[in-house]
Amino acid sequence: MLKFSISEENYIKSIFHLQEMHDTVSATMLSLAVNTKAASVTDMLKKLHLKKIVNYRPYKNFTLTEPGNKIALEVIRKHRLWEYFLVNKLGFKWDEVHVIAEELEHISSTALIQRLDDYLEHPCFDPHGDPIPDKHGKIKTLKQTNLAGLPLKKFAAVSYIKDQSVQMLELLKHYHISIGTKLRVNKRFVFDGSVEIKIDKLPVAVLSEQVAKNIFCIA
Amino acid sequence: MLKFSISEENYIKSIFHLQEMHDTVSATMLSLAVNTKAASVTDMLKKLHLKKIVNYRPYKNFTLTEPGNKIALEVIRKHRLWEYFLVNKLGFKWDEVHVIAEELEHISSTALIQRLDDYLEHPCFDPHGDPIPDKHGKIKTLKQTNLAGLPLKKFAAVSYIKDQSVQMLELLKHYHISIGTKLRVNKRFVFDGSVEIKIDKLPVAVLSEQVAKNIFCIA
DNA sequence: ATTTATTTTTAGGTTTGTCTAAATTTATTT
DNA sequence: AAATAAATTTAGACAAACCTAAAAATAAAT
Repeated sequence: MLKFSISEENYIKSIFHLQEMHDTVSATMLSLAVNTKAASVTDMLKKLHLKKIVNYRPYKNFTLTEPGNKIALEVIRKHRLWEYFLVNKLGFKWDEVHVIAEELEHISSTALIQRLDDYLEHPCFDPHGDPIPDKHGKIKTLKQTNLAGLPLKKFAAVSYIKDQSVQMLELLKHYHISIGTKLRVNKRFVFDGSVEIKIDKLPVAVLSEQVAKNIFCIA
Repeated sequence: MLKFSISEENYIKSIFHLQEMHDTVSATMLSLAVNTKAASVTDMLKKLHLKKIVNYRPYKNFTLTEPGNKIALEVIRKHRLWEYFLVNKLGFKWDEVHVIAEELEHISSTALIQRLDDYLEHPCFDPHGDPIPDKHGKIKTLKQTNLAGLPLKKFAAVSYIKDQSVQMLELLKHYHISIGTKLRVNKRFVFDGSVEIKIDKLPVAVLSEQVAKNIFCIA
């Protein structure tokens, strides 16, 4: 099994994430994601191409090869398992763990991640609601719907927040919304797309369409 | 607070360990410990000298400065806390964890190590019996005696194995001796320094002086 | 279809941490 | 005390991963 440097792993992981949204990845996009200059991306692409990790032709957009995908999923699995550990065992808050997991995801021992997975009892979702790939790279995708598309009057559990900015977190805190919160949509106003929601004992609240589109639930 | 690279941390840690045995450290000793050539050690010493981590004059043996000591203890603390975690939470065997902890010890977050320490309930000794420095770098040294010096007929608990080679581990396994094993020395033969020991329900056994000197206990 | 703008690549340089081989210093022997 | 041996340092190189600035290719706009 080939070994990859921390830099290589970060590039591979970032390409994977960018592919989720854009299908195909450009050098500039990637340079922003890994926080380097476009020239450095070219250097790395040539190296990853030699190692058959990316499908790459000069001046063209690129994608991961099958082996590349596999490596990305392994790194993402490690990242999310560690996040789960940090929150559910060490008591971190879900918005504190990303940076730490960025380091832990590069610890190489497979025995370690295997045992950690056992210890955590094979969780399928990390504290942000993102799915954790299993040891074969399989990810459990259950259909999440945002508040703009959720059927009325039916209770659902918040599973994922798309925009995870500080501003959004502040707003969610104010409305007592977090991963796992059970709520239902009472009414949806066609005029501006805003939704009225109800959480257990709290008074009803109204969220703008912009916010509603960022809050995902599973029914 | 200054940041140090993984290489720097490894050099600092190794100097600390070598100082425990030799007071003063030579370039060759260090080069063996960090698995590089003497010339590389010189390069690193110059860098660490600039950062006021080592007391170093060209061609002379060297030691850590006070700040250097502090950093070494932080790395060692992390290493041993992770080893404790790997054995007592993830179920690794004590001879499997060193390599993994060599990677984990370089994770930088102090909040992480603080929380890990809380989670493990502030252990004072790692699975090998080595003391874990507390957050201020204090290490609990309780007087350990090897089997060659232990008073006769008094039960004691094995706390530390000096020679941790595979050969020694094999021998210990055969005699059912591990960290925590309760035993007493029945008799000591002056002729060759060998000792007769008794462990709970097992038959008495005789260990050579060479072995006895490597097994440490606390009464 | 040219021109202009954007993106990507090349060329050459820097830093970190390593190396080998030669030179220098310290230690050991005779 | 001089000669030899051992340890340490210097000098010059290399690989990885980054950079800047200029050149080349592609995309967009007139």
